[in-house]
Amino acid sequence: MVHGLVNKVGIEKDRLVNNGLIAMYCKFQDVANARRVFNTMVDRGVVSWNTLIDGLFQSGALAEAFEMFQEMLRTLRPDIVTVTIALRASCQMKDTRRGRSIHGYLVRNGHECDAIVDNMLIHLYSNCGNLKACRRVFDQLANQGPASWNTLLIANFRRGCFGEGIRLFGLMRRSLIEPDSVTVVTLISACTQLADRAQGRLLHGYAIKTGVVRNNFVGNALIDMYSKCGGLEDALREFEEMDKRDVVSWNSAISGCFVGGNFSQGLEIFRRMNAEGVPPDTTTMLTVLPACSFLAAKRLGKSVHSSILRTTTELDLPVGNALIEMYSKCGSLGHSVRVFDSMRTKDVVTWTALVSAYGMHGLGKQALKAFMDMEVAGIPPDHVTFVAVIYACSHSGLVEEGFSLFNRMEKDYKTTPKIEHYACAVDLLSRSGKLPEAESFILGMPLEPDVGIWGALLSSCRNNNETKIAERAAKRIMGLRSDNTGYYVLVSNLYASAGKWNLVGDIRGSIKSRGLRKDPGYSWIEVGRRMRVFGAGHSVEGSREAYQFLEKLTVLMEEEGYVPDRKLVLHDVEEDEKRQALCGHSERLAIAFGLLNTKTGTSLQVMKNLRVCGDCHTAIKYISKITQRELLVRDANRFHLFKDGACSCGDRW
DNA sequence: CTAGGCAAAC
Repeated sequence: MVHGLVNKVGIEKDRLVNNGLIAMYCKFQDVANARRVFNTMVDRGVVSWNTLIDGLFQSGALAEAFEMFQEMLRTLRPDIVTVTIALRASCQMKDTRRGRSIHGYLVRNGHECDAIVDNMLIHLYSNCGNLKACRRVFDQLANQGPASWNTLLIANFRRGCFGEGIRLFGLMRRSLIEPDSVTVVTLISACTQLADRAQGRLLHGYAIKTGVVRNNFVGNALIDMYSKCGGLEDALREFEEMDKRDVVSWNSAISGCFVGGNFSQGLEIFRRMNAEGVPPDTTTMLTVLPACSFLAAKRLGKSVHSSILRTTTELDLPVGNALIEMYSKCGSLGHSVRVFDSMRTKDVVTWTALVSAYGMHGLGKQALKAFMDMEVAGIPPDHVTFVAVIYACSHSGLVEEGFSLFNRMEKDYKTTPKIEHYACAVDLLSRSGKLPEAESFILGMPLEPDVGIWGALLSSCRNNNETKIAERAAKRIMGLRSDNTGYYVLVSNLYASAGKWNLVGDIRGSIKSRGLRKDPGYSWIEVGRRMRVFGAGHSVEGSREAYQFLEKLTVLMEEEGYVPDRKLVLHDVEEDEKRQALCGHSERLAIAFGLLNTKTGTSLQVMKNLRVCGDCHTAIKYISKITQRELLVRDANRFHLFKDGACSCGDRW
């Protein structure tokens, strides 16, 4: 309308008016009209060129923009604004070549000194990791301000040169330049990376003394530093003391809780954030959704999903990917597929999430189909995709299909198998009972087998009563002296079932003497909008009733033919574990609790942090038959759907 | 009438 008015009034030849029109169209990303105005102009000035070139950059027409820039150089002398625009674009594209040539142009043409341009130059060389060039530019500056020092420090820290960074900070203090809030933030984040809480605390004191604590960047960096250096309490104190929390403060506090495993605390802060009306951003979603996945908190995940739908028009790619994973880990494969179908752009992560979703739910054929569809869609699989698809085959007994994929990784996909892929292959063979094949495969593999490899073999031996191979695997595991106690438990269970109690004792002693602790097993279930946790160290009201109910149930199960496998129950590594054995493994307690506290016929969903043991797997099959309930159990690897006495995993648990 | 630096969360 205004553009039309310009013509009507007869000022369409005015340079300033036309510059204004170009700027306006650029702001609306309407490059075509901006160009049209530019082309009709008879007396273009530097501003006209600058405005259009920047508009092209901002709308992503990079090649066109640089072309225009070259044309401008042939037409008239650029000013410092032109230089800034071109330099920023080169920085963003990490195009050092172009940046260098602009740098050279600046030197040759003797442009006025400009602190911001100087800083962009340091940043340019920092981007390509050229610390020497950074230092050279810095040393030649007419005046080194705080920002130049900061950029130089950051360049060093980003390259991991902490010693040099700290040395430079020493030089900065001896110069007359006072550190500012950016300096403090930079140093705090270096402490975070170095996990140096003591140094971070000193900087906290310094920030208070100089008053920069009130800067949100500083406060947020402190939250991050404390929570990642094992000081969640300090982190949350800082969070509570801030007077104007922004979305990053909230996100930092929430993720700070999650990294240490404090899920309920983190979710409580997320609830407060919503209650206070702070709009969550993409980062909030990418922090909360994985926590929902871990906890299988479907209700919360769904509410996050609906708030995403309410606030955004198009689903962000990483958020969509996180939603697929969330739904599959919450047991809602259907929702995963629906989110997948709704996504307009899909990347390798999207497809891998789908493959892994099918795999977790025991649908190997569907996982393979997704893998092939991915190829048709022109998205090449990566390392993670192969883990997902081979695991999917492994859990569905598709040995040949899985193995042929493993063999084709190198040949057809130019992806060199890593140790985790060899572990998948071992799992594939041994899970279907091909134990001698699995063992010779390990002995012939080109990489040094690690505990994961031998562990995959050993855990399958136990299911197949294959003691000879099991003992060899056990010896290897003990020889590798891993810090992961899960493997020692496997070995200990093997010796216990063979009655070799002295060896069991040895393992227990070695775990203790090395200061390791066994991961306690626990299970959880959501009943009546509340999560209940069962297992050592968790006492829940109602667990006594659950235990009593379980006893009655066991009688019925035995009438149906259930024979408890005492071997598997009674010889665990720690005392609390024995107690747990006596009152039933945590997943059984959680199921019993769910049965008691829900209406007849409703299906239950139970989560466990470790793998379900063989005896529980058998027991739950009986429970599903006797009570005529569908029991969906998520263990560390996958879902088991127990229904009328059978499990969806086909006993490849 | 045009442009711009260094810093925190996934």
